[in-house]
Amino acid sequence: MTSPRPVRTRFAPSPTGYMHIGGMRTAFFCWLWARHTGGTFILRIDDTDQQRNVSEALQPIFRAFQWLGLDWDEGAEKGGPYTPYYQSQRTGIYREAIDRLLAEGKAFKDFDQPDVVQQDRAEAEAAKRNYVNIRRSLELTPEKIAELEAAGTPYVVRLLVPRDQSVTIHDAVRGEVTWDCGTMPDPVLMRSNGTFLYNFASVVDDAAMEITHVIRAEEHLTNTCVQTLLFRALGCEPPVFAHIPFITSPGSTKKLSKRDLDKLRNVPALKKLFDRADEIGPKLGLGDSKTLSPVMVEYYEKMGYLPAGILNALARLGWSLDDKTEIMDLKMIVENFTLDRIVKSSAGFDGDKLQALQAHWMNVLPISDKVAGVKPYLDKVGWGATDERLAAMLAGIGDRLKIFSDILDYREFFSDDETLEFESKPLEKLRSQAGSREMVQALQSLLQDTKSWQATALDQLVHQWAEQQSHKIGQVVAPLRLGVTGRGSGIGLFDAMELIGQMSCLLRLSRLAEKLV
RNA sequence: GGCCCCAUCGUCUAGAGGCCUAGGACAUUGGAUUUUCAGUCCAAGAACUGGGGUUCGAAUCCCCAUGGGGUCACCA
Repeated sequence: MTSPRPVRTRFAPSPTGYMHIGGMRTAFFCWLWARHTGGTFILRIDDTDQQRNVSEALQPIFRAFQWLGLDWDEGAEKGGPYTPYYQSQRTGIYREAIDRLLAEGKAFKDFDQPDVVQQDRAEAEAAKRNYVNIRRSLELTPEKIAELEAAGTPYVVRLLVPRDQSVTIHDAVRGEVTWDCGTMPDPVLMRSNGTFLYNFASVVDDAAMEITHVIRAEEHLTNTCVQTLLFRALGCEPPVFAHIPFITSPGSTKKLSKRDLDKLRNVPALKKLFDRADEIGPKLGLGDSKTLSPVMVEYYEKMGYLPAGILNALARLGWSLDDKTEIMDLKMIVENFTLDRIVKSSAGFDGDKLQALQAHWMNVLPISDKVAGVKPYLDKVGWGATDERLAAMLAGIGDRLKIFSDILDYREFFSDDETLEFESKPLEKLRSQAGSREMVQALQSLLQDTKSWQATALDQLVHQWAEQQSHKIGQVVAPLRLGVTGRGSGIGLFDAMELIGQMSCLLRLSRLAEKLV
């Protein structure tokens, strides 16, 4: 059931002040389908009912698209042949459509006030009967209607649901879905204050903008019946619908929601992401996991993820290429993305898998890009280094750097020798071992005399010395590492020493020796 | 509750009647390698919700049950 028209997809967010990761996945699928088919991707803003500052609430949304590199061909901030792309600016178009439906008898003015409707509904419920509108206003004579209107009686406009019909759609992911219209209330199209409802505005816009494929989350599946009726009433062919599965919290089938942060943070597959935000968020002036949580796209940008990693993970949530391929760059995803390979069941958002994909893309990133990526984090905490030094550092860090902000774990390369702290655990361990002070001092004098301060030479020097003294290398390395880096683990020790430099290493070792009295 | 959707390892998924003693990835566990960590390599454990059909043959088709989810607004 593909349309012969060139593909046009749209994503229509409301100005909520942040971009939800699940919404981003929906947007991504819309974008992918447009790009795969050489079609057009449209960003429309559903701000029909907005009190707040729309422009401000939109910024994080635009930003998320920009960061991920998902561009739109028409829409907000960009314009296009179907302008305006803000629903709040399209009321004239909706008004016109309403008038047409009214004139053609496909919609009606309902003068039943909310309390009456509510009572009808309650009665139906009490009688265990399905509620449908009683349509009293349909019985009104034109004179009576004119009278009511002249008196300023409020009314809503409802679609006159053809109760003898049924609606069948061929959903691109779910297949055939059918509804019986006989049990369906007449949906409100226009409120008594003259504003329009989402279901209506959305259909009018999709029709006007010649959208060919509506790709959206499964929660809208039920809306599709009304919307299809609306397309028909408007005399338009409905687009192809594709209802994609929810993104859920892993292990549950509940929608991933910003409201359940407290529950989410205890989900094992998500815990690390939350913890990381709590750990480094404050250092970077980003707040903590309450304000910057993994359900927001912003989290990933601020924490230093790569668009390639996020996009790869998003693509695998409810879609797969085949039985083996996991690692895919954007080009490959675009080339292979089809609607028929979208999965029907909900997809749990697994932070571990995301992390693994991210680690892969970080690992294949050229050093120069890593240098650039890491710099903003260093700037924020006031740590500095030349590009050259950073490059050497990052080469040494290698695949330990999973996200850019991980650079903050390597304070040994930025810290003053005088203030470098020694981790208490390895320090205590060393204290408990006899002769560790002597060992540190011996190492200090060994390192004092060497002229070639370079990783391979140091490696050789220390190994030879250890052998001479019949120490096991591990016994030597542990205190040395603690002395120069202040930590019990880290990058290759001799690489670290080269980076830190002879003077600093010696100074740090003597500070450690003092602590081992 | 009505209507609608969904149902394979802990998680993401492959699977469109025989290639399935169900494949891959993440995670987990064990081993190897390494000065630590990370990584890499090897290995292990781990699933078709249940019951009826249809068929020579069913994870795959049909029905029922069960479970989960969505939706029933003058929200989007």
